[in-house]
Amino acid sequence: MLSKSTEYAIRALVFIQLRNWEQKRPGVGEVAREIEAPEAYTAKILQTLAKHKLMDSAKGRGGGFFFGENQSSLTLYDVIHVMEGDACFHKCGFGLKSCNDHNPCPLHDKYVVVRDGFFEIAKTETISALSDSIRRGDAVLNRIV
Amino acid sequence: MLSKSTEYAIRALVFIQLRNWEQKRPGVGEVAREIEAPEAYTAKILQTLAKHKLMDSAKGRGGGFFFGENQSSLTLYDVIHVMEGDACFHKCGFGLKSCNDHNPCPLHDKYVVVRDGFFEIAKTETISALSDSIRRGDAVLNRIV
DNA sequence: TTATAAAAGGATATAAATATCTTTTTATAA
DNA sequence: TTATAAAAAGATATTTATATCCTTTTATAA
Repeated sequence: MLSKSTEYAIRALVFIQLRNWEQKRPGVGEVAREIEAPEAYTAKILQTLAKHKLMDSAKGRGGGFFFGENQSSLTLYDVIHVMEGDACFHKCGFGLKSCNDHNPCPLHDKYVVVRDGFFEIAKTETISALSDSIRRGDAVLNRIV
Repeated sequence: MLSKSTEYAIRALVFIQLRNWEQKRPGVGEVAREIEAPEAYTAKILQTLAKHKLMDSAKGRGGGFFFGENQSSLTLYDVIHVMEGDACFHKCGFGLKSCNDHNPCPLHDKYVVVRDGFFEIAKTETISALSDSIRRGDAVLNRIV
């Protein structure tokens, strides 16, 4: 499973994208409220994402978070990689040692299929594609209470 | 990803099974050494597994850990469930809310395939099947240094 | 220019996961 | 029946992830 921080990051980026499409640059408070995460913690996560150039930020009045031109095809892989590294894409899923194609753990062959499937999703899906399916109403970002 | 504790648990159980087949009941020290985990921590994990009846233990001289008659078809799912619950089998993989077949997050359909694949492995694979493939030499438990 | 709004940065706090240590209970062999 | 070997139990420590708070920097509008 992805860490809570990574999940916040993904949800935050999707929300920022949605707002950007409405010509808005949301601030920390607005993002935190929308993704249902603590504000100060959200600030830290957004700071990390901006520092790694996954999206951009503007300080001062009228500032906020937004995507620049070259940040439009950000993949889930990029986000996961920045937030928690990529162990989930190469680690043995059951903690069994010596696990690779040449020297497989007893579950290797089956698990690799699952792990590669996850990798494929992460590499293929982009923040903007997710955002678009939400914008179109095909899916939702938040809990429907 | 599974927690470190869960990984230790799986490796420990496989090792115990292998030793049991040699008519031995390994103790904490032997298990810890084999799975390359801290001894005191290994003790706690084995205690948890025994308390939940995933395997059996004998105190006193000549004691150790072993599988009883009704514990032979222990699945990975059972181990994961006891060690960390089963969130990994039902949670949305990307932290997007409102995620189920009726009210899917944008990734739901793709991710469900991956998650169900993992569930299938966990429900199907047993400690004794893993152990057997190691016994036969088809796979290894430990790092080949 | 100054007041204000906003993110960045740094320091600290809390909770959860991982790890260790000591004492107690239990079983067996001598 | 006693000494010993072993797991169980309980208390504590350390580390990592999650979360909060305060100060600094930066940009803009008045």
